[in-house]
Amino acid sequence: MSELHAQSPLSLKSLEAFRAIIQTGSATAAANALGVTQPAISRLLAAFEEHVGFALFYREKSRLFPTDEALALFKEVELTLQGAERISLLARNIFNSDLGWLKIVAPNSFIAGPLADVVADFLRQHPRVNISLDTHSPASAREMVAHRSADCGFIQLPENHPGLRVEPMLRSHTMCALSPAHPLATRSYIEVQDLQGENLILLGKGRYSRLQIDDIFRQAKVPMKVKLETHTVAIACTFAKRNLGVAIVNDMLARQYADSNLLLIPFKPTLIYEYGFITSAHAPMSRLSQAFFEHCQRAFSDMQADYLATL
Amino acid sequence: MSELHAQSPLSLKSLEAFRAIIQTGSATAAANALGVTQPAISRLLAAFEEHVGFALFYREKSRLFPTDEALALFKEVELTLQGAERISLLARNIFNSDLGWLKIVAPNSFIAGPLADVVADFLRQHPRVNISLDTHSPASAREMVAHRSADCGFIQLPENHPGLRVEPMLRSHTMCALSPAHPLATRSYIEVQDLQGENLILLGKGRYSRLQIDDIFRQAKVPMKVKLETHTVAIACTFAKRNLGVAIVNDMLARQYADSNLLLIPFKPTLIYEYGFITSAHAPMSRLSQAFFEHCQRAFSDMQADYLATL
DNA sequence: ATCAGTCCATCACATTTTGTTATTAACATG
DNA sequence: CATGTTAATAACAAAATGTGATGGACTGAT
Repeated sequence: MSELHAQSPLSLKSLEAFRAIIQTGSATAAANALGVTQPAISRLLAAFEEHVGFALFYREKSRLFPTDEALALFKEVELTLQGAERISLLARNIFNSDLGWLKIVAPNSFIAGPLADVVADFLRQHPRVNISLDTHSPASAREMVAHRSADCGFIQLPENHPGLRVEPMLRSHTMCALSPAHPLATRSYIEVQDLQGENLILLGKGRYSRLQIDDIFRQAKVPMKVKLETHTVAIACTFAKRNLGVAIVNDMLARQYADSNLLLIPFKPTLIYEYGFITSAHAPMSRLSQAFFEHCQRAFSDMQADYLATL
Repeated sequence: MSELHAQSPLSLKSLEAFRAIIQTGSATAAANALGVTQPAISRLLAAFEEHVGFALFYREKSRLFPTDEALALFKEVELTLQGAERISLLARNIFNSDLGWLKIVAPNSFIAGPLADVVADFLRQHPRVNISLDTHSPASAREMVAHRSADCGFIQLPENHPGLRVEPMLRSHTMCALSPAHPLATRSYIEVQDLQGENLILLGKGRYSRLQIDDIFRQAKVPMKVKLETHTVAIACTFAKRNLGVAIVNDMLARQYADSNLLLIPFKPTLIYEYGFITSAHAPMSRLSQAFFEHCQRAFSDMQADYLATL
């Protein structure tokens, strides 16, 4: 029983050689199969025999014949080698971002609007990827992404949280959403002054974009008559459609609600909404986040081009 | 996607290093766990990262933090390493002959007699070994063992089949088995001449041992009155017990049937039955056959010593 | 019987992998 | 700011793995 102690370390190459010899029936054939020379196989086999502590083949007539012991080991060896191959395969899938779980946070309106198709496309292109897509307050979204409770997210710019890496993604203009029955419905654009005395439907109280709007009214010395305050574009549009007032909204987010009952008319002065893609600054993006990021860049840059063409 | 092509070959050591880093949380600890130095771990990890084509840890604050990708790979890696460990374990079991399937052929009476306890002991000592134990004609037993349809066997000597390796195992004397009611039952031994006119129960027609008996009668010029001819010791004894005649039997095989209704009395001249252990001469014994052979040598040599003591 | 061909083991040597020690840079802690 | 920890790297030693050359054992065809 002392032979067993002189255990030469096990190596994958020995296992591959062993398998190839069993499968091909000879060391020479195994060498060809593995793309090495026959002496290499002889030695790998010798190493494996030393590891297990007993002969795996008996040599007769200048041939190798597997012993019963070798055949008993063969199954196990094959399983292990297949395992090793699965590692490579899985690595390849991960490399191609074909596999994984991506947690994204984004504002509700952004998900319902421009992100929907982008995510759907991404899922189609990476069938084995799973995505969770949630909405949180901008504050918690920031934190979740920063300390990696979520992989990435979208947020309205500007954003300067120190723990976040921010990539601008999408810009769109501010529009007035109103019913065709509204007196301003015939305008080709609407200025701040035009909104004097009008019922306003506004959203995002406290958000940067809202502050900008407030600012513009203040500078133009136009008093704001905020009839309805809400937090989603969908709701703002719903009420505008019912002619409750003029909603001031992000063009990209509101477009899907425009129809014969809801017009979108440019607001002057031009006011930009910008969304950025955020990931944690503490760690490099995971491959999957990276793939999603690049997908979004392509998709949103196309979307942006289409958008500018409509202006 | 080109990075993937520069695939450095996968090695078990890389996988072990990777697992150890994940499990211990640092390269230094992994190095201790594996009994190597930290730079070795760093390099094995770098090699594995090169193999998979992407980073498995992000380096921050002089520490290693596994990426999501690394955690996704970890399971698979662990399975494979466990597979490798199973190979070594299985090899060890095979080495210790703790595992396997042993096909033995032996004459029925030999199985029922001396072999029974020996095999039972062997099975107790090697709980995961399976045995098949079959009886065939001596001719087919020889052939089966020679071309390895069976791993080993027992056969009456002499045996000189060129394809067989023969090891003498067990010798015993020839006895007369008879009922206590038989006139010869009081003898301390029985000679050929004493059997003149007696009803004989003989077995193994055509076998070497039978020829020897025939020979002895011929040389002594004692006519044989064969009342019953059969092929197992058990049957011969059954009839002797019923006082149908005197059975001439192998002591070792008949002992188990001796009781108050059946006496075993030495036959003169002394006539030896010898059994040998046979394996194929074309291949070395498998480890399991070897272990069984050695077990039999020990067991039968004890048995032989006990036997000689009773004479 | 001889000859060419095949197979495996072994030798001598080149290359690659894996290990070492020593050192450095980045960071944490008191 | 000194001190200790961590990981990466360089320079080198040892071991594993590769190569071609060669020889012995065997096969099969002359």
